Amino acid sequence: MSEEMNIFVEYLKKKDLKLTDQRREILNTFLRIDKHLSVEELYDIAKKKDPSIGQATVFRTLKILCDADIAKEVDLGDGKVRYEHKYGHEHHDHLICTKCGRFIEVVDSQIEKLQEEMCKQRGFTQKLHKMEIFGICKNCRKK
Amino acid sequence: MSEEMNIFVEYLKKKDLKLTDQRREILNTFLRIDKHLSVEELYDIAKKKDPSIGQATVFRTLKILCDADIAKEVDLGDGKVRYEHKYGHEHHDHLICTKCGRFIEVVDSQIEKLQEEMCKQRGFTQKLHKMEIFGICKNCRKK
DNA sequence: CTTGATTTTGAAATTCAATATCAATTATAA
DNA sequence: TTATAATTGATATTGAATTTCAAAATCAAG
Repeated sequence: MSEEMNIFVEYLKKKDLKLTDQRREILNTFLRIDKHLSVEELYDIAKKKDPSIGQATVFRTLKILCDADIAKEVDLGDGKVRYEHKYGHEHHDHLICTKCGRFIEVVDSQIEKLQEEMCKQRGFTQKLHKMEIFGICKNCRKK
Repeated sequence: MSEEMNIFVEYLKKKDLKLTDQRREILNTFLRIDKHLSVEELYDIAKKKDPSIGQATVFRTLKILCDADIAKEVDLGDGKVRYEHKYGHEHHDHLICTKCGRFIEVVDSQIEKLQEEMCKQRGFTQKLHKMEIFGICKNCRKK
């Protein structure tokens, strides 16, 4: 059993929620596919394994996974919320290839430091930040 | 007549679009209110000056203003697209107060440089980036 | 001016993701 | 095994964004 599944089971117990076949299957699908999937995309994949799973349950389960810090919402303003793996992934920002859709996770401690400074100078208390750089990735550039 | 209005008139001419009372009023309202308004908010304000203006026209006109580089979409993932003034505003990022909703425009040339470097190192061609820092602003902190 | 081709308009309909509803089903602890 | 409380999926609903369409307005050419 994966570490994430353990966390999920614990989380459900703590919140008096039940571990169902659907929730188990949705988490497994989420873990198996290492992409930033939308609810619909994840639903389409999970449905193949267990056709009885409904979209609403995928929505609801992803919300729970976010609460349990296993998943994280990523919104790029393209009208669909996507979800990424959070467990085992520290804070990071994204380079996003607009050609192939690939997400590259990046962190730059210097940038993070400058962000802190910038906020301090303005008396602004930082809670969280998002940084996304859009462009063309190495692979797509070659072609 | 404002500089923006000149640009708008020129843009419309170039694209064989017509200058109408509604478009004029929507641009003036947009310029007058220096906030990041959603379509609906802008619609509500413009409607007071000219009750005949419809939501669809506000939507459509804001799209044109973006094409003409007078306005710029800002999407914070709260389910509503907002628009900010673009003409006369260089590229900038945002500090956003989650208490009062205030937007503080910031640029840090060091951060911009580090972003460029980071992309270069990974063979990534940057097209554009978005950086948003969420937290509590100076004013709200005092209270 | 007037005309007439073309664009624009606002109300209403539609789309689409996200969310809520609800009766039937299921998990789980006693 | 049973009682209770949560969960489910189909369906309905919401709300922003977009499209449709007949009526109205623009504007260049006469």
